[in-house]
Amino acid sequence: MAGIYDPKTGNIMSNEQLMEIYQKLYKRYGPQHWWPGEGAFEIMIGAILTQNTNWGNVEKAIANLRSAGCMDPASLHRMDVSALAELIRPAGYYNLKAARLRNFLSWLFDNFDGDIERIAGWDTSLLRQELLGVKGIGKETADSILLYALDRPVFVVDTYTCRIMGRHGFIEPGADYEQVRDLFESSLPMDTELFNEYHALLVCAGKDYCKPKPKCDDCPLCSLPHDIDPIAY
DNA sequence: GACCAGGCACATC
DNA sequence: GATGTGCATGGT
Repeated sequence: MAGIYDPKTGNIMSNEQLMEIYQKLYKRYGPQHWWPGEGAFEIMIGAILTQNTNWGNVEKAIANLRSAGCMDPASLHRMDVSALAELIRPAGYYNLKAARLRNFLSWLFDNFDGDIERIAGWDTSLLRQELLGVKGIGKETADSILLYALDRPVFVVDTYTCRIMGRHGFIEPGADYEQVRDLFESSLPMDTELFNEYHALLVCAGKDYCKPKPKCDDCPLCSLPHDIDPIAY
């Protein structure tokens, strides 16, 4: 699939439109400076903690980990899972996420001896497959780690991406994760910085105007097709 | 009090 | 393959 699906005609729209959307969002919201937080390892941890959770809650959990002096691979790896769960409690689903962090850390130590510098030599698609093999790391989390922690040109698709693109009719109803990712990756230059900013802008725009219960006043993209049933997204 | 937030795995049909 | 459910805190 290359280009943008037009539900009115069933045709694929021009790739340039995807850059136009980016430019409109950038003009409205400006640079987002993602990922919030410091360092590749912290970004990886944040990517797991932020699953289906408000970022503000994740920040509290990260602050707890920092205060406890364990925001590093070795410390987290040897920490008791129940102690870890207690520290990340503010992020929600804390038992689940503690187990997921453990799984990730086991992977990190099994493959790289806990040294994230050693990841650099791995091919991106192989790395993605390996990350997806870790229980608790799905597509969005894997891609967030690849893009924001490891600077790989992978487009991150999330709820906001699907909601915004869906409501404006740029993706087919029911389009799955890989279809949406492929749309962006095949239509845009494989540019890490662009992918970084684009995804962050979609999240920003989603929070701003594209709520689950639609209220599209002052929507920055309203000059674009906008006649899709928003409830479906 | 209801709704929402930068998912994922698993059960069931 | 599609759909439903559990997981949980904290802000609006």
